[in-house]
Amino acid sequence: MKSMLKIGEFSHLSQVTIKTLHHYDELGLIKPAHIDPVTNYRFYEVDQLPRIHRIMALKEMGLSLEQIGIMLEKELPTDEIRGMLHFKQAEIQQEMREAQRQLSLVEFRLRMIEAEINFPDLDVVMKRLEPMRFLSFFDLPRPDLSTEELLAHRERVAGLLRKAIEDGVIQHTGVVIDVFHGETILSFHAPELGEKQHEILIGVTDAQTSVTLEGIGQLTARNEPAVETAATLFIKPTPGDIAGFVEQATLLRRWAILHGYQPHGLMRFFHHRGPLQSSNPAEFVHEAQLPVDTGD
Amino acid sequence: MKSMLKIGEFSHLSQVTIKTLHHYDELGLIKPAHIDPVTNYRFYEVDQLPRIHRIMALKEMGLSLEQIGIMLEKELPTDEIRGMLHFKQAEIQQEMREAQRQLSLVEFRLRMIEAEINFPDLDVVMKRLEPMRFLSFFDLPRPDLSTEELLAHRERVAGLLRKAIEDGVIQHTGVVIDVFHGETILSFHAPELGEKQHEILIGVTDAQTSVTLEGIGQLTARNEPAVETAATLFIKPTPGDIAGFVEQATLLRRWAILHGYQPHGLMRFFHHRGPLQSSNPAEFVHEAQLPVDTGD
DNA sequence: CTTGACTCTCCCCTTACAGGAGGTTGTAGA
DNA sequence: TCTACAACCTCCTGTAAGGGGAGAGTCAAG
Repeated sequence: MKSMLKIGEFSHLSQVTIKTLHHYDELGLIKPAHIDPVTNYRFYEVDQLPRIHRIMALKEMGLSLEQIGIMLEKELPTDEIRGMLHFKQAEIQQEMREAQRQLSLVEFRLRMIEAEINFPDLDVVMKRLEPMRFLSFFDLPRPDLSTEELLAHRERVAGLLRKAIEDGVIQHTGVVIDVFHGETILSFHAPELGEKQHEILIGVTDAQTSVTLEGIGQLTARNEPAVETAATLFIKPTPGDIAGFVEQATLLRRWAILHGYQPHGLMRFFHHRGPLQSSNPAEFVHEAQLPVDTGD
Repeated sequence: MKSMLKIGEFSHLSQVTIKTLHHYDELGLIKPAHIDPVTNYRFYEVDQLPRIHRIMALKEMGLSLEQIGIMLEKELPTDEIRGMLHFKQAEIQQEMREAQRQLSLVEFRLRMIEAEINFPDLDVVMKRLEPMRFLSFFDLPRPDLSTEELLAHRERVAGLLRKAIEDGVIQHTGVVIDVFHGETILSFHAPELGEKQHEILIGVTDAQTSVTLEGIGQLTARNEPAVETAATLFIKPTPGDIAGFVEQATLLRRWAILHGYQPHGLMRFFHHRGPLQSSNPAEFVHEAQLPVDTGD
C-alpha cells in the first residue's frame, strides 16, 4: 500500500510550490518516483520527503541549486561537504562586509542630507589608476603669490606647455595632473610652505624622456605605478571659488577615512578638461583622486 | 572646442565598461551627447562625467538602476531622496540579518560535522501549519506501560480508529498528529507523569463534531489555528530506536533556540505515513514540528 | 591599401523560479 | 450521464545587470 502523492499533495506536505517542484524535476534535483506515461502526471512518494526537506534546508543556507545537487549526489565524502560549507561561510562573511559598506555609504548620504550640507557633487567612486608615464615639474616660482599673480602665472605656463606640445617636444597623452605637496589641500596657497609645493604631471608616451623648456625649467620623466584611489569630480571650480574647492577636497579625505580607507599618498587633481583643453574656466572639469590602501 | 569622447575614452575615464554604457544608454540612464547618424558611434562629453560618476556612487550603495533613474530625473525633492535612502537602509539591514541567519545555519552544520554527530536527517525547515480541525483524545490508559504493552496498546487503538474511519464515523482528512504533553520529549515514557501526557489528533473535516468510540472514549473536536514551526523529518524510527528518536527531537529543540526561535507550545509529531496508512513500521515517515515564535 | 584597433547591432546566457496561455484529466454533484 | 470546476500538463515569457561572442562596419597609421 504505497501511498503515491500527486504533486499538489506533495507540495502541500513539503511546503514547496508546484512550480518549484517542476523546476527541480527539470534540473534533476528531485524526480517523481513515478510519472504516468499517459497523462504525464507526476507522482511522489512519502519517502521522497526527506530529500526535498534536505534541499530546502540547504537552500536556506544560501547554497545554489547546483551546489545542492553536488552535495546530494553520490554520498559525497565529509571532507568535501565541509569544504563547501567553509567556502560558503567565507562567501556569506564577504557579503556581510559588502552590506556593511553599502550601509555606511547610505548613512553617510543621509547624514549629509540631515546636516543640510549641500555637496550634490560629492559622488565618491573607487577608481584604479593605471600605471602611466609623466613629465613632472614644480611650477610655483614663489610661495607668496597673490591670486592674480597665481592666475597669470598659470596662464603663462599653460601657454608654454601648449606650444611645446604643438612643437612635438612633449608627446602628450592628454592627461594632466596636479599634485599638492603639503599636509592637506588646505596648504594650497599658504605662503609659509616651501617653493616646491605644487607639482604638475603631464602624461606622456613611454618613449618620452626628460626635457627642459625655456621659461619653465626641467621636466623630469618618471613612471607612476598603478594605484587605487577614492575619486570625486569637481565641476567648474572657478578661481574665485577656491573655498568650495578646498572644502570638497577636505570632505573627500574625510569620506575615505570614514569608510575605512587609509589615505596613502598625496591627493591628485586630474584635469578632464583644464587649461590645456579649454580657455574657458567655466567649462573646466577636474577630478580629485586620493590614493588609498584598500586592504586587499 | 568641445571635446567629444568616443565610448572607449569615456569608458576609460569613468572606469565603466562599454557594455555597461550601452546598457545605460538603452535604459536611458545616460545617453551620449551625440550619436553619429551615419555610423551610430556614440560620442560623450566630459560634461557627462559627473552624471556617470553619480550613477556609480548610487550603485555602490546597492540601489537598483531603476531607483537611480528616479533619483536622477527631475530634481527630486530632498524629502523623497531621504525617503528612498531610509528605505534602502532598512533593506540592507534586513539583508544583513538574513546573511547572519544563513551564517548561523552553516556554522551549525559545520559544528555538527566537526563533532562527528551524525544526524544526516536533521534538516530543519521552517513550516507554516495551516489551521485545521481535529478530533483529540488522550490515549495512554496508564503511565507505567512497558514497551511491549505500549506497542500492543497502540496497535489496538490504530485498529479501532481505522474501523471508525471505514465506517464513516470519523471523516478523516488523512492527517494524524501526536502531541506530547510534558516538559520535553524526554518525558515520553516517564512513569511519574500523569495520565494525560500523550494526545492524539486526528485531522477531520470542518463538519465533524465530537464522538465517542467504544474502547477509546470521547474524541473532542476542536479547531487549531495556524502556527509557525521548525520541522524535521523522522525516518523509520522503529520502536527499538526510541533513543535516537528522542535525541533527534531534543536536537530540534536545541536547534530552534540556537537560531533565535522561541519554542512556543508543545512539539507535535505529524505522521506522513504511520500506523493508519501502513502496517510496516519500516516504512513509517514522521515529522517533528516545534511551534515557535518567529518574532514577525 | 592594408592591418589592427574600435565600434556597431543582434542574440544568447546567467538564477530560481513566477505568471499565464491553452489544453487535458480527475472528481463530485445534478 | 452530463457538466462544472479543480488540478495538472507543457511551453513561453520575464526578471537584474550586464558578459560573451558573432558578424559587420569604421577609423587611424604605416
